[in-house]
Amino acid sequence: MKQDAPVSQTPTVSELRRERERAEITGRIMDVARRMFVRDGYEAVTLRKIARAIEYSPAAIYQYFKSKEDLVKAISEKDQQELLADILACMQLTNPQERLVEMARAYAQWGVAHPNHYLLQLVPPFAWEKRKSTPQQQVPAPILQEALGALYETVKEGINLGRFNEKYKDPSLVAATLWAGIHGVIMLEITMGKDEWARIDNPEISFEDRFLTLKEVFSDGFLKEPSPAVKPKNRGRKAKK
Amino acid sequence: MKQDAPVSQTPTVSELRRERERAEITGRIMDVARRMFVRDGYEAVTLRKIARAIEYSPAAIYQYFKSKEDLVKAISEKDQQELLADILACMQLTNPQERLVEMARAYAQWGVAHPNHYLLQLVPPFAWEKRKSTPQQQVPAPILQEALGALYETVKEGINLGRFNEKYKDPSLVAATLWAGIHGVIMLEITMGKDEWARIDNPEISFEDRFLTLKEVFSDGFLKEPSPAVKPKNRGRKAKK
DNA sequence: TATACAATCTAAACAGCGTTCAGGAGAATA
DNA sequence: TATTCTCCTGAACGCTGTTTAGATTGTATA
Repeated sequence: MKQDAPVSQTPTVSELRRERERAEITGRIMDVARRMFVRDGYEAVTLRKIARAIEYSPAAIYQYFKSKEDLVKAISEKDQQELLADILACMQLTNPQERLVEMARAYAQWGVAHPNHYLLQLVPPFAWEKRKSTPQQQVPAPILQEALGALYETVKEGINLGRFNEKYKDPSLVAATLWAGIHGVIMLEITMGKDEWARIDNPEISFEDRFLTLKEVFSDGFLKEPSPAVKPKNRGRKAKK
Repeated sequence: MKQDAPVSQTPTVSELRRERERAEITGRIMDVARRMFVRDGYEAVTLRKIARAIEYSPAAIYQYFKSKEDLVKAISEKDQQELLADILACMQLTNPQERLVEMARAYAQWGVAHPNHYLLQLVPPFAWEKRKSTPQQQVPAPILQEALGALYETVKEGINLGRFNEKYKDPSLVAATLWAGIHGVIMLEITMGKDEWARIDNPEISFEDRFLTLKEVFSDGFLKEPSPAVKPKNRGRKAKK
């Protein structure tokens, strides 16, 4: 029976210690799992392997995470704080165009540096999440949503400042398209960056090349002709042999 | 003048029949599996379920496919012939720009119409293929490689005809970037097309909108200013203020 | 016709998976 | 001291892909 209400605030000294120990173990599980996950991919991460690594029984993990999916999600979300910080840092730039480029660069760099996390966040809802009978509405990672919001705000600002070609009026649509383009470059790099056939007949092509090409074409396509004074005469763009 | 060789080719009547029956069963397995796969996703396709559907024991399938992965690959490749046909059909168009647009459209339409196959082909090498100790070099789907080749040839032709902005000299790089952009739009639609949050603050945005926006910005960015005679009036607002 | 043969399918099992559950050890509380 | 609570384990459940031994069967050869 419940004897009294003080359940809410009694930070007993031992309660605090327990809470701290719990957080410690939770962190250790996540660290071990993350290392496996990043190195071997989603399929290879096994609760039994994790348990063996932390010298617990498999069942013990269920006291800290309610499922394997839950654990992986927790890892992924934690790591993405870093991405979000990079993106939000770009918001300090006053020039919207410049800000867009830097945001894209931060996003792309994080993506290729954390391919497994990137795939986990962007692809899985469809690909490897077990779909039960209820095709539940997908809840976005708050991080992703916030990053997307920053992109949207920047595009909106650019449009309001008249930097975009007049035919692009809807910041949502422009932001979504920009996102899609960068997403494509990242996905291609992640899933087949190692395959030389994807480079067609120029084995020298790098991720940076593709990113810069996309940046160039998006700039030229989306933005208004720059005021003549600003544009440098950078014609001799290097192309690979 | 050997009228019949000892063992090498004797298309016995019963041998022919067996071969035909074999192909028939192989086809039935693939059909059943495809239906499940398209409806429920990769994870939900179970050899036991397939076996139950064709009224065989699970082990029987191993006489026709050497593994589950093998079966799914066979299905995917077969279906992609259709995509390849659509893309190659575009090669009849003489105008390279127009051809690029139609190829992109065919590719995109196939992708959103066959999301599971699309993901299976583009994402899995990294995502759900079990990686053993040997990180084997990925062998591309011949179909994909051929489609990519067609794209490459078209871009090359366009560059040679002087249709592209001079700063884009490498057809491989241009083709890869075009591909990446379209890939991104498709992936976004497949993995989160149903999620309204991905539409940011305009719930009306459709896949077609994003595709057309990408087409527009790629045209404006990659292609040279069209020859004055061809271009309609649309360029009225060139001078900025 | 009888025999050897090859193909085909099945039942059973194996090792692995995520997950659940009854219970035990030990600390915190009463 | 007695009771409660938290943490952890061993064992099990039901599932997975895959392998193996054996039964069945229809064909080709002696």
